[in-house]
Amino acid sequence: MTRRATPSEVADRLHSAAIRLLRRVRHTDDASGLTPARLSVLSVLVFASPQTLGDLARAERVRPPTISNLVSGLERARLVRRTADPEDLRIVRVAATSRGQRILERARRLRLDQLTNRMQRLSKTELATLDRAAGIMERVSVE
Amino acid sequence: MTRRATPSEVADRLHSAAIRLLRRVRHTDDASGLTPARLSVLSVLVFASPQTLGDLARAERVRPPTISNLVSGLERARLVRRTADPEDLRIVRVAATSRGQRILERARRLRLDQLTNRMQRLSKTELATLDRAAGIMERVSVE
DNA sequence: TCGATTTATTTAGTTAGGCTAACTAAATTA
DNA sequence: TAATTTAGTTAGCCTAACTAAATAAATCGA
Repeated sequence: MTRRATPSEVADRLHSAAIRLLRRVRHTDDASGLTPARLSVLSVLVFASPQTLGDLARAERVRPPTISNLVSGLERARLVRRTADPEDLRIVRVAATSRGQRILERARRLRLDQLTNRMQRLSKTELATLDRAAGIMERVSVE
Repeated sequence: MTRRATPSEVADRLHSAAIRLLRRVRHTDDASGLTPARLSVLSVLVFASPQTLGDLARAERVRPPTISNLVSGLERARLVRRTADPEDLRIVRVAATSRGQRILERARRLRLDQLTNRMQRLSKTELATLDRAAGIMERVSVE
């Protein structure tokens, strides 16, 4: 029987492992033609559209002018669309266009395909372990 | 008995989980006073010093002037030191100073402490699952 | 030994992404 | 209705991080 790992040790190993895993797949994002900041905004919008600019700014932890700029860039590329809120004309809502959804989905696919390929070789037990671990990691990140 | 997850499904869940986990701890890096690019170079050097500038550039996937600049910034902050190679005077070797090691170690600690705290609440079984998962993730990332 | 190659640096420029300040327009409050 | 607050934009600026091209210094090889 091997020694039980402490929370601290597990934190360390999992931290490194997560970094290397993401580093491994990240480079495929280049193919999207989008910068990391824009890709991040787009993914928020594909996940939950529409959002007000203020909400977006808070989600991305930047100031209003910064989000205004990022959204303008995405809008020029026809990946998102601004629409006025009819209730409150100060408010601007932003939504991903179908083109934006497609672009993001493709970027996502490239990342996941890489990962999936590498996982084909795992045993059923290992796969099950990773699946359970993913759930635990989500909980740890939220709580 | 629940349905077995496919590699593709697991890849998806694990990918999201890894992103959220790292997002959760990343912000502590601000306390280091270093930019992400410099922190990344420093961590390579703390992990494996000394390195030539060329090796560093390849490791970080940037051009020679970029690495030269990043190293100069770290050197001004006394976190790394350049030394000439006595065998080949064209070559510059870079090593983390003890101060650099300390700064990086502190940044690392801040990240890991956050994670460790959150993991205290996990059961022994969950902890063991994460520990095994970390190992599998490393293999998946390297192979 | 001398020209080619290697390694790093300097120079000059670009781009992304962030900021503040100052603004407009709309909504709310007194 | 006048003043204030809220939401977003525009303009101008800054820094970090990158690039290519030119240069400098050292080594290698015919």
